[in-house]
Amino acid sequence: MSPRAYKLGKRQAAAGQTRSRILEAARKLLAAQSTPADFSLENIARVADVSRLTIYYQFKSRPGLLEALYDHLAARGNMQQMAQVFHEPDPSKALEKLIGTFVSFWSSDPVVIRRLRAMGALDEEIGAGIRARDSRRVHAAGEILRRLAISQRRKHRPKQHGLIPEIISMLTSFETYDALSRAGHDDPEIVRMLLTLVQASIAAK
Amino acid sequence: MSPRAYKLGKRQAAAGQTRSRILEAARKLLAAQSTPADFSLENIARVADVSRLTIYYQFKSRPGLLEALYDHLAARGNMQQMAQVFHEPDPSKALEKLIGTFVSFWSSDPVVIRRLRAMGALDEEIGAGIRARDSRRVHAAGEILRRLAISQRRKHRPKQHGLIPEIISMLTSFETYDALSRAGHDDPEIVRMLLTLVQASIAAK
DNA sequence: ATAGCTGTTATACATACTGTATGATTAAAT
DNA sequence: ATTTAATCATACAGTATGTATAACAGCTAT
Repeated sequence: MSPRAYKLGKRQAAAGQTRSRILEAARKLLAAQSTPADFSLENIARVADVSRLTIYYQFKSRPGLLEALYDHLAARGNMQQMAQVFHEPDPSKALEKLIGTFVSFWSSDPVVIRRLRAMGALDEEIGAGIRARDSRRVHAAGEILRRLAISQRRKHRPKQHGLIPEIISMLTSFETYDALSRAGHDDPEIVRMLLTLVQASIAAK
Repeated sequence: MSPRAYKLGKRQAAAGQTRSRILEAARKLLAAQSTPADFSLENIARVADVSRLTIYYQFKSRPGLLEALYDHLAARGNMQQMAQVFHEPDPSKALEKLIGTFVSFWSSDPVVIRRLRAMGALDEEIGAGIRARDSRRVHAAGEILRRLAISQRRKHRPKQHGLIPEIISMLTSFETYDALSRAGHDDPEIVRMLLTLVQASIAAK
C-alpha cells in the first residue's frame, strides 16, 4: 500500500464510517419487526449514536436514506455475483446462476427487503429506485435468453421470445421468493422449483 | 318486503352509509397516487365529509379501517365468484375459474390493493388479516388439486402433491399479477400465461 | 309525548415526527 | 495558522395520532 492510499483523507473515511453506522442502524431497526413508527429518523439516529441532523446531511432526506439502504443491502447480499452471471459462457448455466444469485440476495435479509420494498410501493420517490433495479433483471434474463437461442438454433427459429424475460423476471422476483420461503421451503428447494418453472416457461412458448 | 325488513332501523342504515362513505373516501385517496402522508385520517374524514372522530368510532383505529377497506375491495371486485369455483364439478375448469377470479379481483383496483398490501407488510396488525386471506388461496388450490388427482388416477398414483398448492397460490398472488400487468400484459394474456405455468408446475412434479 | 340510547360532532390535549434554519464546535486539510 | 468539512445543539412551524370529555340531534321504545 502506497502512502497515497490515504489520499482521500481521514475526513472522508470518518464520514464513510458514519454513513455505515447510520445504514446499519436503519437496517437493524427495520429488521426488528416493529411498528412502522419505530422506524423514524430519530430512532435511527439514536441507535447509530448520531444526531438526527447528520442523517439529513449525509443522505439529504428520508427517501435518500432508504435508497442508500437498498444499495447497502445489495452489497451485503453479494449482489456483485451478477458480474459472474454475465461472464458465464454457457447460457444454461448462466440461467442457473441468475436464479441462485437472486435467491441468495433475497434470503440475505428478507424482512428488511420486504419492508423496504413495501415503502417503495407507498412512496413514489423511494419506489423509482427499486423499480429501476428490478428492470435490470428483465434485461439480464433477455440477454441470457438471446444467447440460449443462438446456442440452440438447430430447429428453433430465432423467434422473439417476447414475454419470457418478463416471466423469468417475475419468477426471480423478491415477491416470488418471499411467497415460497414463507410457505416453508428452504433456499435449495426454491432454486430447484424456480429452475423448473423457468424451464417450463421457456419450453411452453 | 315485509314491514319488518326495516326492523334494523334507520339508525343502522344511516351508520352503514357513513361507513361506506368513509371506505370510499379512503379508497379514492389511496388510488390517487400521492404521498403516503395524504392518506391521513384527517384527509379521509374531510373527503368523506365526516368528522375524524367518526372514523375512530366506526373502525376503532387506523388498522381497523384498513382491514375493513380490504373487505370493501373484495366485495367491489366480485370475490363472491369464489363460491362458483368450489361448485364447479370439473376440477380442471375449477382451476381456470380460480385463476380468472383472482385476476379479475386484482385488476379491479390494482393501485389500491398494491398500497394496502404494502401497508400490511409494514404493520403487523394490518398484515395479519391480509395473510389470513392469502392462505385461503392455498387451501382452495389444494382442494382443487385433490379432486384433480381423483379424476385422473389412471396412471398417476395419488401421491402427495406437497408443494404444488403453494406454487399455484404464488402464481395467482397479487404480486405475480402485478408484475405481469406492469410489464404491459392485459388480463386475458395474464390468465393464459398463468394457466400455462400452473399446468407446467403440475406436470413437472 | 317523553325519556333513553346511538351515532356524530366540537374542543382540547399529550405526544411524536418531519423538514428546515441558524449558529456553534471540533478536527482535518492546506 | 487559516480555512474547510462534518457534526451537533437548539429551535421552530406544521402536522398526524390517539385519547378524553362533553355536547348535540334524532331515532326508538315505552
